[in-house]
Amino acid sequence: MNPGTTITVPVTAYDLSATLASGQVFDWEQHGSTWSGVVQGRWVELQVVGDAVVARTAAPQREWTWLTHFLQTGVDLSRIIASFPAGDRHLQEAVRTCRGLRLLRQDPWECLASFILSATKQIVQIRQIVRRLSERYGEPVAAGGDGARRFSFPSAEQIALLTEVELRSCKMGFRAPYLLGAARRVAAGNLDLAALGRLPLPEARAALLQLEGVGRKIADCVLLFAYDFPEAFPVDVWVRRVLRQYYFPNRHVDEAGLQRFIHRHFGPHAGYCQQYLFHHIRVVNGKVAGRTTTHAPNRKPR
DNA sequence: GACCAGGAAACGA
DNA sequence: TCGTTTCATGGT
Repeated sequence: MNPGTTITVPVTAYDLSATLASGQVFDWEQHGSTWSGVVQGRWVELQVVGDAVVARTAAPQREWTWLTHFLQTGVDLSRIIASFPAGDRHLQEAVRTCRGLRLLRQDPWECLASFILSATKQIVQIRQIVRRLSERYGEPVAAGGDGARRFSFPSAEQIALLTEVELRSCKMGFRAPYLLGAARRVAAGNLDLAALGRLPLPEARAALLQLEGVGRKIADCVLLFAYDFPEAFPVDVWVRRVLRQYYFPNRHVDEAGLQRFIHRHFGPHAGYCQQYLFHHIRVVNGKVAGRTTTHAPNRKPR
């Protein structure tokens, strides 16, 4: 058996399960306390041991910045949480529930494509679509251990060569033409994803919004999960629901008012606040393993 | 079997 | 400008 190589990355307060199961990424597998997935074409298995993340790859590695960048292990989480609005008891409750939850830094294309596929889909279904797409049209990746075959997420160039029918065979439905259109624009060089990171937030967002099938929510997911835009704040149905419930009980707020509140209230790391709120709701509703084990039905919180 | 999902676009008033 | 409908699919 090829032992590959391992590295131990010192980091405090890193909850791999919360992070990898919080709806940022969709193709990670848990077996016991370890998680495995593909980062930049490399299979990797992760485990938290004490105050460190231990990583094992199938192939020897010359350097590991591809992984530390993805995991954002250099980020001082306590400093970020200290920037959260102190008097916000809802957010503080979420911080207690989800301690160690982190934001990852994903590949922009994989992130954009994944969230184009996420529209009105449950996270379990997004996982299935992403998995099918990778298995059929991605590149096989040497994986360690369990003998399971893994595949990289297909590049924009790979997807741009496919047909809408082929994409629909991955069960993505009406999202197929959106994904195909985005892939073709990126592959043709009409949208430079690497350059977006050098723009101010509003301009980067505007560039993403030009894509068919990409609205404010999906654009903000990409800006937050794939770039250094910590104030991006994706508002999905669940987050909108709790924002109204927590901060505007029995009071009408339109979308613009909600956005103004978000910008004013949550501060420089609003995106982190959002991820804590989002994951907290999912834990409370039994969507994902957390400190409490509930089996709440699939209905909205009161 | 109804309801809904990490939405967005097209449509109608 | 704002509410409503449509889109495809499957988990619960």
